[in-house]
Amino acid sequence: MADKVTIATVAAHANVSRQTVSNVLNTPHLVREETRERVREAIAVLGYRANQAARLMRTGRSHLLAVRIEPTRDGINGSVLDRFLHGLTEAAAPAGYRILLYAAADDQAEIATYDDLLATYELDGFVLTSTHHGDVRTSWLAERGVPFVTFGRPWGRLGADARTEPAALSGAAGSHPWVDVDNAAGTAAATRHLLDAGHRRIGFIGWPEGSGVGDERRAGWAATAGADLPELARATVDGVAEGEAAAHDLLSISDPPTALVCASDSLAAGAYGVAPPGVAVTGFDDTAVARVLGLTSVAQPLAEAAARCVDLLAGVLDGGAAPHPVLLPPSLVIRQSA
Amino acid sequence: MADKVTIATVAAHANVSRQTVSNVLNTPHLVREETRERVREAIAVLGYRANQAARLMRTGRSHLLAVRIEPTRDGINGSVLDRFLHGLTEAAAPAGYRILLYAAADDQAEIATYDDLLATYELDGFVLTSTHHGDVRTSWLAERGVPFVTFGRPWGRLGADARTEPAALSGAAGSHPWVDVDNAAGTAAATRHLLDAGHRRIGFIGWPEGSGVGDERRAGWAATAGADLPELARATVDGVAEGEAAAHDLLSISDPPTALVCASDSLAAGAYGVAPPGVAVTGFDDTAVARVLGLTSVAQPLAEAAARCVDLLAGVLDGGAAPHPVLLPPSLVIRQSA
DNA sequence: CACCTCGCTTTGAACGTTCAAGGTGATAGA
DNA sequence: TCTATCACCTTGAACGTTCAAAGCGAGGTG
Repeated sequence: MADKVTIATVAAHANVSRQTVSNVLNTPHLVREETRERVREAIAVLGYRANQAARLMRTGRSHLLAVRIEPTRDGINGSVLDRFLHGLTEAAAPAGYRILLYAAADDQAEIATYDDLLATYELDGFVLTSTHHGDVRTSWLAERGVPFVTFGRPWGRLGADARTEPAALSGAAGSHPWVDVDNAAGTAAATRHLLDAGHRRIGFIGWPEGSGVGDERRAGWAATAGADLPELARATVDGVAEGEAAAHDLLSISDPPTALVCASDSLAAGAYGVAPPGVAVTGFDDTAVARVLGLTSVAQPLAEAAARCVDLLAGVLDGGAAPHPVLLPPSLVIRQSA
Repeated sequence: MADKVTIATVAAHANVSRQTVSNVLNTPHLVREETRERVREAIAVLGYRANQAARLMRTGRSHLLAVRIEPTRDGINGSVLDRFLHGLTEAAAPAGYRILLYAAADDQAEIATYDDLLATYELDGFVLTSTHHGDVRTSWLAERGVPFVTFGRPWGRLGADARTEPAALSGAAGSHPWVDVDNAAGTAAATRHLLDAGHRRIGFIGWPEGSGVGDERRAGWAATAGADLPELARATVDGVAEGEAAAHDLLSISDPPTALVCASDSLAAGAYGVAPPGVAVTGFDDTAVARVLGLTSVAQPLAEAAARCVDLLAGVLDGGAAPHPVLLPPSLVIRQSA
């Protein structure tokens, strides 16, 4: 533990040159079997570990990935990010990467942070969350050829045909690697579950049009509930009180729905509070709130999503081939509420 | 954006040597006013930013702090870590530090990770959470003279007299810098609030003895509730169902309590579910669950705590003086449940 | 005048790694 | 025998920064 163990220490111990040690680590096939073993043993004995800073200086690769940590919004859906971060960290380690956090108040501040992180720490890549329509961050990164993955598909263009675009690294406008959870499939599964339970008029409480994610969740319900009946859907800002109000409204129309599919656990929590017995309610994200209230909710495979983000980014960094986007299916967690 | 801007670029542009540019950045008083300005201008014009990797190689300071991200346990109290992490990241940036995440299954794995992070990334320091009795992590770090702060006081020794110890950096066994929230004050405030509301028999639902935090929360209740009546306290593993059971038990004794102070929102959520109207319940941590259920809960000043952690660590790293520990008061968020 | 001090600046080296190029000895082909 | 090829290994240089030391005028002191 006394002195630092560098590549030179190992070289001396194994009676080879620095470069040979380096080769054992990076291009083992160049080194004779016997020598390789001798060096490996010296590494083990001395407890040598390659210094990233020095390696970075030569190679330009920091093995650092950055993710933004957002302020907990309403606290209910906040734990989603928490779990995603944990998944990222766990998936990154075996791939040889570490996760660096940064905070930013808005997209512009985030771009300034990119600039700073790239210049001072020479980050290898970014994982972006909360993508939205007209996201300036992705184009900034793409223009500069900075590798990145988004958790959430690119909303600037429609559909999931991103794989038809040639290169994500080339800086060309267009697509980039992404991982997303199939939101529509989630609400569709919830709706189907309600249909199976005998419900025939199923309402939907979601967010105002324009948020890609919200629109998807609505579409999944609409496609499954039979017909997209505008009178059975309500759009509101996210929140418990808002969910209450919307549910109250929906349940007081003539021929009211007997079940409510909600775009978030916050909305569902509010709706469930005012729904009379027998009216089923489902939420989205399978948060702690859903667990405590006994809300049936759509669960996103966050650990899996995080792992795929790391895979994609590692692929771009190592291989260079533009990887295919990944769309993951959510699952329905059934509890008392539906 | 084309070529890299290094200290040499700036030096050439300002007609000085590399070292002078370095001095402007690190020891400005050594440089003549006029020269200083000229260099500063060149830096601004060129958009120069010091490369951390190169700086690290010379100075041994990475300006990186590491924090462990834990798997969301029951999901209810998980958001506490989330908010703490966000606070850390925000506080670290202006101080010139960045936050690196790591995951570890247990304390032993965590120590292995320290070893790795220190060797490969030369981390400046660690922020530890979830400290507990007989924590092997702190002694490992202290022995090696690695700077660290804990969020949560050292439970190995009693009391808050850590400041009497000479040095936290010296590697001597003993105390280290820490930040904590005054758990006892939190449950005391909740209990006092209940007393003010007219309750006279106030029960407590907490965790088994031995977890420092849990014992503290119990002590705050015990000291305020009048007398420490064992018959009014229950200890159980954390969880909603466990809270239900404990509340059920407490409320069925003769002369049952009319109010329940709980050591967590999970326990409180369970208790609140089975408590008849009129029986008040308070939780701890002010999580999303408390917000949704309308639970009165003790809120920890997490952003503040995180900021103080950064302060202490930065103090140790820059100054070297062993900083005083910090004990922060929590606040009571009053809602319908009490 | 010789010498020292002070304020400011420059020069060479070093941190630990990998790249690019070169060296060496053995084997093979002409 | 000379040269080419090959497998393996070593040698300088470089990445961008800061440390340690030294240079260099101007001013002061004996």
